[in-house]
Amino acid sequence: MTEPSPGSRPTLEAVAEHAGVSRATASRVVNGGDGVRAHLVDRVRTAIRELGYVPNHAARTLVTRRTGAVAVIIAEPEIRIFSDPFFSRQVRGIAKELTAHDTQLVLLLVEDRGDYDRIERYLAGGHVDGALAFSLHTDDPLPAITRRIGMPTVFGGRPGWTTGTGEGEGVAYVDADNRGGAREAVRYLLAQGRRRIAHIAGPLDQTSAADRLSGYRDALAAAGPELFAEGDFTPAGGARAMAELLDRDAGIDAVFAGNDLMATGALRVLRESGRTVPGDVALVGFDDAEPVAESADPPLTTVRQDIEGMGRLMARLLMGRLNGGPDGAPHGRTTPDPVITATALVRRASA
Amino acid sequence: MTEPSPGSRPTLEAVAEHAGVSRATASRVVNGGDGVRAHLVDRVRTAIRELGYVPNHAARTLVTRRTGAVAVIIAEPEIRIFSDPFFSRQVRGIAKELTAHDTQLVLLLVEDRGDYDRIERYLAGGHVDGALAFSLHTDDPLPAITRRIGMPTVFGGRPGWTTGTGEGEGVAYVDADNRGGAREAVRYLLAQGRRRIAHIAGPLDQTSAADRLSGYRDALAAAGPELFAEGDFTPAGGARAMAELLDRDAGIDAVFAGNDLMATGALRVLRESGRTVPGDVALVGFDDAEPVAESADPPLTTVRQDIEGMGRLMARLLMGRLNGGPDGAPHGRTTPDPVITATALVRRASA
DNA sequence: TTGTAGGCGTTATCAT
DNA sequence: ATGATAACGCCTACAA
Repeated sequence: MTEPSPGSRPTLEAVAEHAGVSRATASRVVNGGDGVRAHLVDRVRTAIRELGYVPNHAARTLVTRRTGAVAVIIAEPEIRIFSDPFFSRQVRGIAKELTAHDTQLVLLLVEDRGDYDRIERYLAGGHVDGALAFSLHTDDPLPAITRRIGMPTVFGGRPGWTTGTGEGEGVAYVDADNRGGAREAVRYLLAQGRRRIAHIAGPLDQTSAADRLSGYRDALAAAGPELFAEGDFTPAGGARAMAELLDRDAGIDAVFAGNDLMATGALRVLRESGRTVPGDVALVGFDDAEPVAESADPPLTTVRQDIEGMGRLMARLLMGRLNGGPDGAPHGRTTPDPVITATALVRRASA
Repeated sequence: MTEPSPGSRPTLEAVAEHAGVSRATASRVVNGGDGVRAHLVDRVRTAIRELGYVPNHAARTLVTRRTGAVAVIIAEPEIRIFSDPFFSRQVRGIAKELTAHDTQLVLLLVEDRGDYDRIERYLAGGHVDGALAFSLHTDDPLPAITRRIGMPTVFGGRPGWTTGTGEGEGVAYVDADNRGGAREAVRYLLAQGRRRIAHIAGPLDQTSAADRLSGYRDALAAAGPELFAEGDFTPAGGARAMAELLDRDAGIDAVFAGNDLMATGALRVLRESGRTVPGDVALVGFDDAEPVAESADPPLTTVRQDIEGMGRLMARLLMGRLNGGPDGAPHGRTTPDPVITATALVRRASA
């Protein structure tokens, strides 16, 4: 049980000495061993094993200027992170892809506005090579920050700047086809013969919510007047919005909810009001959230988006910028490349 | 819009020159400014601001041997991380506490057995000052790893070693009073006059599941023969276990489920079998999981544990070892301090 | 193919 | 109170 003398781990110097070579040769072996005679490679490898050598990260970063780590920034002060599977799914996708690239994930949670200072310092401090951020709200300061300090960043979801300012230059992001998916959902309801279709929107300061509302409007344009209430992506918010809508028009025969969580809230209110689903009112959600949609009663017809896939894509895009990238330009000053992923309507029992 | 020359950020050297002082003085100011004349402090501060200086993390770590970061290791290969709010809650608690200590959180997800190598390298590479790990299974290699490389670590949930080996020396962990909570739940059911009480256990290779089973047995000891089936902490697993139990004994009049998610699965099966809850069968869960327990139909009576609080506690314990700790002993070779947090029965409608 | 030596940006020790 | 200067552990020209 030879514990490596606690506190001070062996250095490359020690390995070199142990193997009877120079630091340079030892270093070469550690980094792949190209151009070193097999003979010596073996000796060094053995030394590494015997000493339990592990390269010191800080020292390596100091000279290579690469940390091998990426920040994942979740800008969601609300309780949503707990209850909405969306986040864990996306993080999971990101984690998988990063691991495949031997890159570490540093999680940065934004609680309140003041945290942005801390985050800017962190990002600028060279802790990470790049950043991944999602769940941004309108006028979120993050895009400006990453741009100012020249940190390669990929956003999850279309960032929502106040339109007009030319800020959106060359911003990379991955988003689902929120508008198209919403359109499909509403068209489906229309095709079923529904005529009084209401929409429960998410918080409209998030582009995903705004885009789904746009899709709803697209599809409804010809077919009738719009009718929607704003929720907050939670079941409780969905319930509130549903009650409000029923209040405004008792003749609603279909509802398109901005996400599955709000749909479950709507479901409860609908049932409590004595209406059947989908008999009296058809209901379509959005997300195809993991246990939620399938285990709802009745199971939700919903617009599926491949959340984990989006996470993976975000990571892949970022890795591309960091490594191969068109050039090593620190700004990632390359062509803007939003990537929009397809959605698909999943038919279950609620519509 | 003077972008700081992209790629190369200003160094302490630049700040010193700009302020007309030495690097040493500049450094002192950066680190609080004790023992530097106010006069110079100002000059340096101004230089820092004007240049947009941010200390280089790698360089600092190299000399201080402190990273200001902590690893959070989630050893859960299954899909659970998605659907079980448990994880996000605990991470949230941890994140809050770490932020308060100006410490970063590095998330390490364990997907399969092979990942442990990667994690050991990461931990040994000096990326982090300490580690937080939870959701360990029996014979998880993690405790051995962190001990071997001398990494201060706090576990979430009692680590489950094969009993007998003297491994559990001085291990710090935070856990809910699983056994006591389970005991209370079952006693409550007995007090309600229930006589045929079944238990749906979690995966018994996790100590939380095993401890809850023990609590069930404690309470039941005198009152009747035990009857339990093993689930997997998911709704589907709960449903399967419930069906199996009903199959074995149709006269069950109460069920204590190892967590709320399994309770919802049991609820479905119970309803499908024509039984009412709590009329025919009383049901108690565990966790008081955020939307799950309250929004179940009927809302679940359950054993509450303060998950976020446990997360905060874990982080606080670790910070204690890293900073003030009895001494700076790299091993944290101090008294073992498991901390067991209380649980509380929350009465709702299901029992 | 291998070794020598310089430097990455900080902190910390020692004079001054 | 301030300023040289030596580490910290590693990579990488460059020289041999």
